[in-house]
Amino acid sequence: MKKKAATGMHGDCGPKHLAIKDTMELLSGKWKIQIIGALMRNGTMRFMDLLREVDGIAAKMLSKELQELEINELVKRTVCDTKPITVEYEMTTYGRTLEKVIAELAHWGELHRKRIFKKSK
Amino acid sequence: MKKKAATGMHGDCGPKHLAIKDTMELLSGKWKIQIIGALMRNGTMRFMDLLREVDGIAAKMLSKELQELEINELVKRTVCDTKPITVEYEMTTYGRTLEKVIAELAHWGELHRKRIFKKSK
DNA sequence: CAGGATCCTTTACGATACTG
DNA sequence: CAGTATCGTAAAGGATCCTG
Repeated sequence: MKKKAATGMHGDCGPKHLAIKDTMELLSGKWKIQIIGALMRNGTMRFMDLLREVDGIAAKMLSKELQELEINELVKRTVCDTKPITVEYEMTTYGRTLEKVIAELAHWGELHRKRIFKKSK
Repeated sequence: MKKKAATGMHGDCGPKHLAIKDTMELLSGKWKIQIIGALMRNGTMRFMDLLREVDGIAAKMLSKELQELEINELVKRTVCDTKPITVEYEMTTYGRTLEKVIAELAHWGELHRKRIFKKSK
């Protein structure tokens, strides 16, 4: 079964709402943002490097998430012709356009933490 | 069991990453953004109004999502003393600070749709 | 090394019925 | 009207083993 990029083409026409949903689905889940973050900080990384840096992730998950990111052209996958082959991943320039979005998420999140912490004492 | 606002205090200190996660968790799921969108567009709405406007949502879900939004101070809940009681919901001014974040999500999502559609023909 | 296959657990979500 | 309770399904995520 062929996989497709995230662009939910359901008949109903909520205009902006679908675009938001696309972005959210791309970034949702337990690992996507951590993987993107690691790649943005470190540049090119091998599968193993990611497996170590992303903390608790299992190989299966990492593999699956990277495929999604690749399909959506956020990440470039390069197979290196070494003895046991290695694979390198890096953000595409397109993928880096997410930086603004993520920065906004981080900024609001920090405000929110401050606000909620203050209330709880 | 008392519910708490979304501020994942796990021991590990990924600094920005936790803030991002908070924001994502708050907006994730099938309904949150649609509910927020409806309230932002329409101002004050009763439970029933939301039930109709948010399309396929079930009362249980709507109720649960609204509670989360209320706990995080994004939405204000007001019980009206009518015959069968009614309840009104509206965005708090704090909740409206999400507008920028959501706008960013929408903007990037639209770029992404154009990009992915173009490739598929 | 990079990942696919299999199996299992957990969480999200949904349908229906009921109450103040 | 505005929910809560109960139950059931589907999807996300995790553990382990296997292969080129």
